[in-house]
Amino acid sequence: MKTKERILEVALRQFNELGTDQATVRSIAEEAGISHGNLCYHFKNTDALIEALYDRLTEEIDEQAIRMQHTDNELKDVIRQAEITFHLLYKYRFLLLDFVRIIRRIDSIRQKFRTLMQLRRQQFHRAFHNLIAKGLMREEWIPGQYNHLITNLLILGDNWIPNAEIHFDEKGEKVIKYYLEAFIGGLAPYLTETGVREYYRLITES
Amino acid sequence: MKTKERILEVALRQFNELGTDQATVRSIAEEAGISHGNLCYHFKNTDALIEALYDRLTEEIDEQAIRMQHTDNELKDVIRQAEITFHLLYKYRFLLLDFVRIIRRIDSIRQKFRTLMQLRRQQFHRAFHNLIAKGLMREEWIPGQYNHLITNLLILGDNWIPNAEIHFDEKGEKVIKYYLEAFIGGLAPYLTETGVREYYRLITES
DNA sequence: TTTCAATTAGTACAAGTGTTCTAAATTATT
DNA sequence: AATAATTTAGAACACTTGTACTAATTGAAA
Repeated sequence: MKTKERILEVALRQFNELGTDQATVRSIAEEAGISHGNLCYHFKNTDALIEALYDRLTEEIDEQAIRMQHTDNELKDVIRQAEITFHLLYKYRFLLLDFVRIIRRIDSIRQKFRTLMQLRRQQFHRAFHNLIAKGLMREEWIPGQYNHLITNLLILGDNWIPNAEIHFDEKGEKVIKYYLEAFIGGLAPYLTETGVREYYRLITES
Repeated sequence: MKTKERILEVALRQFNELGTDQATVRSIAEEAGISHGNLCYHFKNTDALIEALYDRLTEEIDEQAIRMQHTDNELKDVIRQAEITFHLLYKYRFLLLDFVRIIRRIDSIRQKFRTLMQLRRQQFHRAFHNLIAKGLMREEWIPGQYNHLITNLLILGDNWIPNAEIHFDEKGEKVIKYYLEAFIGGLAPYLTETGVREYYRLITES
C-alpha cells in the first residue's frame, strides 16, 4: 500500500500549493512517478483524493480532542489546544482555502463538517464554562455576548488561512503565530483580573 | 451600451449563484441572449467580467465612505456603516466566496484589494478613536487588544459570507442580520457603561 | 510451478473551455 | 444616401480534463 500513501502525500502538497483546481489527476500522478491511469485505479478522481485527505484531518483532530480531555482546562490548555488546531489546519490548508467550492461539490464533506462545527461550538461553551468556574473568565455581562464571541472565534478559526493567503506573502510558522495571537488576544477582554495576569504570563513566556 | 450592462447583470447573478467556475462565457452569453463570440468582444473572458464587477463594488464602497464622512461618528453611525457594507458585500458575494482563487489569478485585483484593506484598518482605528473620545468606548486596557480586535473584525467582515454558505441553507436578509449582530455584538465588550446603554437602545429598536 | 487476483502503464474518447477569425448586420457619421 | 465604424453571430481551433478500457506486469496463494 505504499503507492496510495505516496499519492496522498503528493496530492496534499499540490493542493496546498497550487489549489484544488490546478492540481489534476495527471499532475499528481506525474509527481508521484506513476501513470494517471494507475492513480485513477486507487482514487477515482481528485474529489476522492480531497475526501480522503479531509478524513485524515478529522481523524487527527479527533485524536487530539481525546488527548485534551485529560487536561484540567486551565487557560494554558485552551491556548495549547488552539495552537495545535491551528497547526493541523495549516497542514491541510487547501481545504480551508477552497472550502466553499469543495462543500458545494462534495456533499459528504458538507455533512461531516456541519456536525464537526456543532461539536466545536459545544467545546467552546464547555471551555468557557470551566474558565468561569475557575475565576479566570468573567460571567456573561451582556446577554448573548458569548454566543457572538464563539461565532467570531469560529469564523476566525476557519478563515485565518484564506485571510493570510490574501494579505501576506509570508508562509508557515510566522503566519500561524500572527493569527494565533489575534485569536488568543480576542479572548483577553473577557478574562477576569486573575485571568489577564495569567494571560500576560503565558504570552510573555512564549 | 445596453449589451454591456446586461452582460454584467447576468454575470453577477450567475457568479453569485453558480460560482465563478461554473459560470462560463457561454452560459452567461446564453442567458443574456447573445452569442458567446459577442460577449468576448465586450469582455475578453470571465476574468475581465470579474474585474469589472470588482471595480463596481469598490466604486460603491467609495461612494458610501464619502457619504459617511459627514456623520458625527456616533455608535449608531458606526453600526449603520457596517450595515450598509454588509449589504454591499452580499450583493457581490461571489467575490468573497471565491476570493482566494480570484486573488491568485488576477493580480490587479490583489493589489487593489490590499490598499483597500489598509484603508479599512485605518477607518476602524479612526472610528474607535472617536468613540473613545466620546466616552462610548473604553481606553485600551490590554496592550495591542484593539489591533487584535480589528484583525478579528476584518476577518469576520470578509468571511461571514463564505461561512454562511457553509453553515446555513437560508439566504438573504436573514443571514446578513445574523452576522451583523455577531459583528456588532463583538464590539459590545469594549464599550463603556454609557456605550453599552446606547448599544442596548440601538439593538432593541431594530 | 501454476493460477488467479491485484496493480500498473498507456491509449483513446467525449465533453467543455477559452480564444480567434470571418462575414454579416447594425448603427452612426458625413 | 453613401460610407465607415461598431457590433454581432457562428464556426473553427487548440487545449485540458475526467473517465474508461485494454493489455501487460507483478505478486501471492494453492
